Amino acid sequence: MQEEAALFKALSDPTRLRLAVLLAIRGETCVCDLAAALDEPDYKISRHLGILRSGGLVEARREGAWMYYRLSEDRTDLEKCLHDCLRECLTKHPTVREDQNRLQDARRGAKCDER
Amino acid sequence: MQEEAALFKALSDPTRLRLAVLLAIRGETCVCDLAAALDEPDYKISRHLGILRSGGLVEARREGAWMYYRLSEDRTDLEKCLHDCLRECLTKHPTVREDQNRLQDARRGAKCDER
DNA sequence: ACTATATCTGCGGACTTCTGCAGATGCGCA
DNA sequence: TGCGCATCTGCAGAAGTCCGCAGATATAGT
Repeated sequence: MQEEAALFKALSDPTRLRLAVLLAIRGETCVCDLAAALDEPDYKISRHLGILRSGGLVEARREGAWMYYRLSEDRTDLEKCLHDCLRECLTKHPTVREDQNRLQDARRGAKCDER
Repeated sequence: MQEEAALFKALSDPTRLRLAVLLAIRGETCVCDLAAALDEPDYKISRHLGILRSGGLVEARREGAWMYYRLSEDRTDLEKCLHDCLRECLTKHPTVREDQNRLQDARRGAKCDER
């Protein structure tokens, strides 16, 4: 049960919840874009992504200087259920909308390619 | 977003998660039964129920010396989604099954009435 | 090799969480 | 009023969390 609780704990911080929802909406995204979206310092974003990662919720891929994070495939019913929570219940949250807008603006004239 | 994260935080402790699942399965249950189910001291159960309660996840009703706790009605999509997680993903967890068995045994010859 | 950008990490401090114990409170009954 | 049972709560210690800062590491380009 420890493991199941750990999943909830991973999502129990506002910063991590925002990150997880953004990744659920947008798919693979790099740290600098996420930092711009949340308007938080990059070391903070990096730290929280690390926590999500060690909890098995996200995976990372390096591409040059950039690290792209994405939600990992759900391997249990609970993970699937939680992903649904992110996608279906939280995407319309005002904070998430603001995060998306900031990200949108940041992406104009950004250096990290595509998506 | 703070509030949404708080819901996850409420469920981020193994003891609280077990309690929440049991309440999701059985409905209203008194503290002594829950303590027997989890095989934990009553003050610990009481404390965690208090935390779930102040997070709005459960409600309580006093009946004589006993306090009956139940999951509260879901008032947001997220709460509904999380309740589904409890009911659909966690009820078959081995730990929960053990909790249910212990509760079953404890209920034979119990003083707190019904259910 | 040197620089610039992107990302990560060690440290210290403030704060919160969880736990066990002991005692308080609430309720029903004699 | 006094007893017994169910439940709650104050306290203190151990452990964990979150943060900002400063510096480390990784990569690409010159």
